[in-house]
Amino acid sequence: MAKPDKRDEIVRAALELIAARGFHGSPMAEIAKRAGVGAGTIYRYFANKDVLIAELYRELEARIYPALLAGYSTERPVRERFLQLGSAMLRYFIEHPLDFRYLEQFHNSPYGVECRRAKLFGEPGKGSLFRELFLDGIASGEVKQLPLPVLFALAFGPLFSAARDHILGFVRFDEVLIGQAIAACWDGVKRSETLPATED
Amino acid sequence: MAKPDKRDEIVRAALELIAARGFHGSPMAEIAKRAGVGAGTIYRYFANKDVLIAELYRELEARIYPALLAGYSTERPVRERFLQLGSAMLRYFIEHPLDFRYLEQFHNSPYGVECRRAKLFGEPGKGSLFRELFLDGIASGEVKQLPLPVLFALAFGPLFSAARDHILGFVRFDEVLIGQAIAACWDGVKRSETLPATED
DNA sequence: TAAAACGGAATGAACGTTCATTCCGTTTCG
DNA sequence: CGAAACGGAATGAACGTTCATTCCGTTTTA
Repeated sequence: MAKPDKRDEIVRAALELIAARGFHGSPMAEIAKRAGVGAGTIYRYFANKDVLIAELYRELEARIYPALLAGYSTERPVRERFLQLGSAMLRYFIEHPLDFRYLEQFHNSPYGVECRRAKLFGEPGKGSLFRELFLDGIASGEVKQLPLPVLFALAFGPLFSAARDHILGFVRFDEVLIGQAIAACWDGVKRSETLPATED
Repeated sequence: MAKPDKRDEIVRAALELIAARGFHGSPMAEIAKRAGVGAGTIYRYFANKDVLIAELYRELEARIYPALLAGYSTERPVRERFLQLGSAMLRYFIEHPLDFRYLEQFHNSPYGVECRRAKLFGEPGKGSLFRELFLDGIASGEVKQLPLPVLFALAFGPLFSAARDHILGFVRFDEVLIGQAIAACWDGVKRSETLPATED
């Protein structure tokens, strides 16, 4: 069932424009022009702008997920898994700046809040890769005993910040620097050797 | 002195509305209504909306800066300074959620980029507290030898992310957790394995 | 040829900004 | 001293623009 490629063109155009200028700097008319379709055509594929925005987010997630999972195995040690996932994520963002800029916009919109809540508290399965990883790490004593949101902040905060700085040209990440940065994130997350014993 | 308090009312109303609904969800007419002034009155104090937004940012910065510096001394060891500044910042954000939400909006706007560039590369002096701290730390071997933007990412990334999660109710920070979170940030920033000198 | 897809002008709502007018405290005049 | 004149702060209706969405005539498809 070959879906009409107009839809793809609309999605691509929306990604490009919104990544560059934000939701409010991307009128439907301009998305249509860039996609090479009429303004009304968009509404044959998406009920309204909000739906287009949400659907585009879902498509990006579906693209990123496989990139993260390439060569990933829950059998490996926690530290190794963390370094692999983190590096893959930072690498993906750096290689796909449009995707990253879009995700950033999205996360800072009202939608983003719901999305984050789902990531933190949602059912196991989808998107909970890091959650399982952290829970494993806490259980094995390799990761600090902190609330999940704090661990997420320690891991993703620097990651997003670093990706933004790279895309804005404030710093240039190569493979070496990616490794160093993710290793530093791990230093923040991992239980320090000198930590006094805590009762269980 | 005795500046007209209309200006203050406008600034307060703008902060409240924008923190809650973002720049685009805060029409001038509504800011005026909330401030108890006419729509036109705003333009007696601010040339246009952009100026209002920028000025409000500057006012917030001026409020936060003193809170960070309370009891701060460049004479103390790097680690101690980091923990103090970081804790003060996180504490301030948690105690002033409106300020934080506004800053977040601002940083994710085109303005924010210029602002960040200034923080990273600007002249010494204003706002470069953390930059000097990191440079000191690198020089003394206490902090990882990474590009400044990466160190900023490691320190501020988690901090902002944590503050957001607290405000959104995903986690509850108390003094203990603040200390643990900032200590974890330090773990990410501090040079790990090889210690050329030991400080207490 | 009938139906579905399409294009882009039309529509109406929402917004930032302007400006003719009102309001009010101060100064000047008789 | 009281009243009239003054001036700038304040006002909010009105304006022009921008935008998401709709509508309908045209083109493509089956």
